[in-house]
Amino acid sequence: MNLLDDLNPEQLAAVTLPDEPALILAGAGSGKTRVLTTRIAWLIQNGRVGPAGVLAVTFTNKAAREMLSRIESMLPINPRGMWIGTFHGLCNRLLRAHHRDANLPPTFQILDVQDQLSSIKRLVKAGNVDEERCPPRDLQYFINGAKESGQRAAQISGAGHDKLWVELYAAYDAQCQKEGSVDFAELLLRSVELLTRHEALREHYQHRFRHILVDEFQDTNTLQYRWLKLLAGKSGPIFAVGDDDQSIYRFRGANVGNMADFQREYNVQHVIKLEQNYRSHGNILDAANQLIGNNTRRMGKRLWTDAGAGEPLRLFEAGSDGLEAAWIVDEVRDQHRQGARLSEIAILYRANAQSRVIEHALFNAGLSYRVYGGLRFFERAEVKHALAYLRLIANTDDDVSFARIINFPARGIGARSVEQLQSAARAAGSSLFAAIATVDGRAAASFAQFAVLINGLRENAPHMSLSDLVSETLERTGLTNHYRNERDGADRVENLAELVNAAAGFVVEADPGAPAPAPEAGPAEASPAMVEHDLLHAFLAHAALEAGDNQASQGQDALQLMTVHAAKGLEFDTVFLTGLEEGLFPHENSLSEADGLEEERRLMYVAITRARKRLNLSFAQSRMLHGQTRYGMRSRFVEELPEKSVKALTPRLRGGFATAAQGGWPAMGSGAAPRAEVPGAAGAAGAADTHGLRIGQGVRHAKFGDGVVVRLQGSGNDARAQINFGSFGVKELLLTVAKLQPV
DNA sequence: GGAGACTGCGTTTTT
DNA sequence: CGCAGTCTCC
Repeated sequence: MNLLDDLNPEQLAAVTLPDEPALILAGAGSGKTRVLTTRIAWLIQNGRVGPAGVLAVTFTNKAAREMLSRIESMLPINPRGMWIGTFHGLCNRLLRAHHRDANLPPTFQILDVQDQLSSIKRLVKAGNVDEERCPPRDLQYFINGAKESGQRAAQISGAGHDKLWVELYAAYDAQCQKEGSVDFAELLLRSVELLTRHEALREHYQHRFRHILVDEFQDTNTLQYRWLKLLAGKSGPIFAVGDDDQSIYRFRGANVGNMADFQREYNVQHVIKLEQNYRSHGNILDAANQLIGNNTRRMGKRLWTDAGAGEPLRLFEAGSDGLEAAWIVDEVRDQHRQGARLSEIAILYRANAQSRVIEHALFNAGLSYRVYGGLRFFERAEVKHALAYLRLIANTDDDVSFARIINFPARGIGARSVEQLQSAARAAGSSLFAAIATVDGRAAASFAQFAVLINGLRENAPHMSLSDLVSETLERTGLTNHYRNERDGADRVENLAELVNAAAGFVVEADPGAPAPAPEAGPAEASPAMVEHDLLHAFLAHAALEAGDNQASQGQDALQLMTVHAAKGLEFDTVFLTGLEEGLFPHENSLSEADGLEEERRLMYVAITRARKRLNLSFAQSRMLHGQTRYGMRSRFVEELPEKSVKALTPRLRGGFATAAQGGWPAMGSGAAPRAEVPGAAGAAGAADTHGLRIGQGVRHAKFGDGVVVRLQGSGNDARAQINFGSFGVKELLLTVAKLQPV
């Protein structure tokens, strides 16, 4: 079968573009991955490029794997010569190959978010910095933000309060350098600096990579785009695939502007729009199109389908979040009875906190479900402890790991002793591990014993298989025993056993990429801190870069619960989109940010376009959030859907509502919090003079439009009501004055 | 050193 | 409300 069979004209055009910079605007469900992979296969099949000349980059390991396996199925070649991976994975590869030029030890460790935070905490403590003035989390955010915009501490002009932060940024980098560790943003920045500085290397790769393909281009940040440009060179053929309407990661640095910049900087001649959707029925697409049409800054795109209109969207108004969940349970049961697989049904929500109520209802109904998001395998505490031991074995300079396990399992080394060790290390300019020999406090013996333990493992390590080394480490450090003796430790013991399995099954993919011009630096001296065990080093990098699955109870047919963000790129026959309330979706916090509402709308667009056949929308009059019951109005996004595509399952209890673009769902906690009555029950304060109003009732105000009664208090001339006017916020009105009409 | 009380906080998240 | 992180006391 020909590669190009069954492609539509636009897909075909994209796949067979000449070797020029190109931008593909690929709408949801338009066959984006297919175009990307077929493009690569076509280029190779037609001899336009060899596998080694291809670089394809994605954001997630999952997407990279998917791409690889699809290419494998299309071509009878071993795709290992290609550089296909995540930005971070490819940077890791680059830096390992050129560690000397990048000024890194050959076995540098990768810090994940937690590691980075504890590293920063250590730094802040050591520097006697007031943690109030400099919360480690904020500093972490600051450092990552700076790195992602390509700035080193020296390049930031820090004045006043910022000065301390900039200093700490510099100190953090120095600490990482000393310990031989690299955080996620550093992988990118270091690579960019390497390529910028090292002309021969840059030219080597620019010559090598004849085709650079980028997935989800709208999600790239400034630094990632710079990285691409360095590898591509002036005219390099970058094949960028993206969808500005699905840009939902601005909050973590993604810059949609890269699409326009790319178009301009490379004078892109070919912008191809993929607008035919192969996923959803017409009503669903109509809803998506109409909704996203409310955004102003778009590149412009309109999805269409050959499929029929299908069923209308269904809209359900629930009295409370609990009732919303109960409705979902009923609907799911119906569908299940009619033969739908649970795994083809997704329940989506804006924020993770919303899942609890739904989980509760599903659990009681005996419906199996799987929640995405949450701790993943390599992020679990017990696994991280085990990895910390392995990392210390691999490299005794790794202070992050040292600090994590020096007293875990407990071996009588308290905080004071560790502090002593830390100042000793600082004074000597050595690692914590090396400083052990210099301390003579009361914990000296414990420290020495720890050193013996680690050194013993280090001596044996080079002669052991990886899995033997892991299991030996787990036993000799007492880690497994520690959890065996813990009441609820069974799961953790199991995870540790799983780690041994993972080690046993770990094979390093040899790096076939012709690595680079000969380095000009002197001989690489292996630091005595490093243990020789290539597989171990590769395994540790793998663990950091690929955190593994969440709780994968795969194989079982289960409902899929996740945030809308997590659902991006996925599709389901049936989707329940829940919590469509002002303040929640769009989220109140987004309204104060520039472009915040539009990003929320894009998020809604992503949510809608996940559904193939059935899309159920729901919202609740009241919702328990942060321990308080909040009364919300239905989301403006519901109003933005085409009426003819939406079927309301519940009578409209309240009239239309205010559409002002400002305001939101102000925290009602300020002042008096409404009590948690069920809407429709009698008013709150016992003696309240209600003027015929009830909590949860809809009312209309001349100026503020429609709202919901949130609280009633006082009586006589002092009778007041708090009313949530959606985008106008919550107002407290005197009932003797305000002209309120029930609706 | 560790269990239990106490405080504060609470979008979205991959690598 | 539910949690994570900190503090206190044994």
